[in-house]
Amino acid sequence: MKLGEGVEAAIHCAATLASVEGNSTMPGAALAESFGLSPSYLLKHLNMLTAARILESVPGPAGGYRLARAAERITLLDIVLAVEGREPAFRCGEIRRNGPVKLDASAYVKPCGINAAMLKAEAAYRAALAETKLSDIVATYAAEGDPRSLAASCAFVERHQRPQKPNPTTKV
Amino acid sequence: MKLGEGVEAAIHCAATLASVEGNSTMPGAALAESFGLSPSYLLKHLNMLTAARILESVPGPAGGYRLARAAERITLLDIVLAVEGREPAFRCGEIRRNGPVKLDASAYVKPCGINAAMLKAEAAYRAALAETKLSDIVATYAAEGDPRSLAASCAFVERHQRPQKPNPTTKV
DNA sequence: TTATCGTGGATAGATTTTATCTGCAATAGG
DNA sequence: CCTATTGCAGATAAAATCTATCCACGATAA
Ligand code: FES
Ligand code: FES
Repeated sequence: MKLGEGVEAAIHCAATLASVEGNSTMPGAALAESFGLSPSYLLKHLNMLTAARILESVPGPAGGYRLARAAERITLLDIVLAVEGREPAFRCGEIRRNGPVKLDASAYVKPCGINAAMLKAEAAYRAALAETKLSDIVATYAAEGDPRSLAASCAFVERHQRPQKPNPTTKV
Repeated sequence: MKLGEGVEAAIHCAATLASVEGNSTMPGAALAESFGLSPSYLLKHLNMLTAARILESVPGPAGGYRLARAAERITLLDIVLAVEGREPAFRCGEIRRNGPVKLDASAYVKPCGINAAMLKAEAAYRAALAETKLSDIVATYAAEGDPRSLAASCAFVERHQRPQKPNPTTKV
């Protein structure tokens, strides 16, 4: 059981974007530089977030990414599912049917208890992720983060964010 | 986020082994046949279960596998961790340090809030898995499973289990 | 017009998963 | 003792996935 490392990048980027003011945007290249990531590859993940309506993108010079809705309405589950896909981690191959004894399909109408137990555990995982909002992450960071790191992050955002015309296309 | 398909095989095999009587054993080849799996590959997973002290193995003819302890004392978490490894699914690469601004390591003594949130969710996942015992799986199957499937499973176990000498080496 | 930025596809290398095979040690049964 | 069966460790390879890069394209601000 392993999560791609894109999850860490995606959440950190979303948290950074939560700090940009108003409808300003931040280029993907700046986000990649902010975390020492490969720009080309990070764009893939940012793109998935955009497709999931978690981020909005603005093309053209002075364009970039911004949150598609308020940080209070974005959960870690949203981000994880957007990057890792919505399918459950446990995939039942119905191996109970593959034995030497061939039974009619009607014998397997009830879902396998093992599958049910695994999916129930995964539901608990997702529920825990859904409880944490992006705004919580930002608030915790602002409250407990090291002042030096905090100042550096603020300066970085200030330096790279690009104001946009008051053009609320899909605004909250 | 994906679990290897060995997890499904391992849990099903453990559930089957929970039905063998006393200290009898069942060969790995029979377990593989029971679920239509590759014998060579299934042995890898059974071996991990043995290394984790969830199963016991008996070499020699009439040998095989059996549970190392009562099914009531084996949880799904035990099996999943044995097969998939004990490391958390979310692996923090400390990308917060990789930005353009180089800060002293003392700025990162506190763990990243994102990492903490992800690990907390994973703890909930593991807790849910730890709540389900192998005996629960067997009991549910016996209560709700299709009678035909139930009979076939019993017959299969009856046919392949091999009694062992009363030699309780690592018995409960 | 130009330079910047996001999008999508193609591509390739690295890593992990899945699967098979072989030789070896253990041991029950003859 | 001999043989057949079984688990175990390691090498190996095929397949799938993850990671990373590149380029052509459309959009757009200046
Ligand atoms: S058949 Fe897939 S979990 Fe039981
Ligand atoms: S640095 Fe790894 S999760 Fe924040």
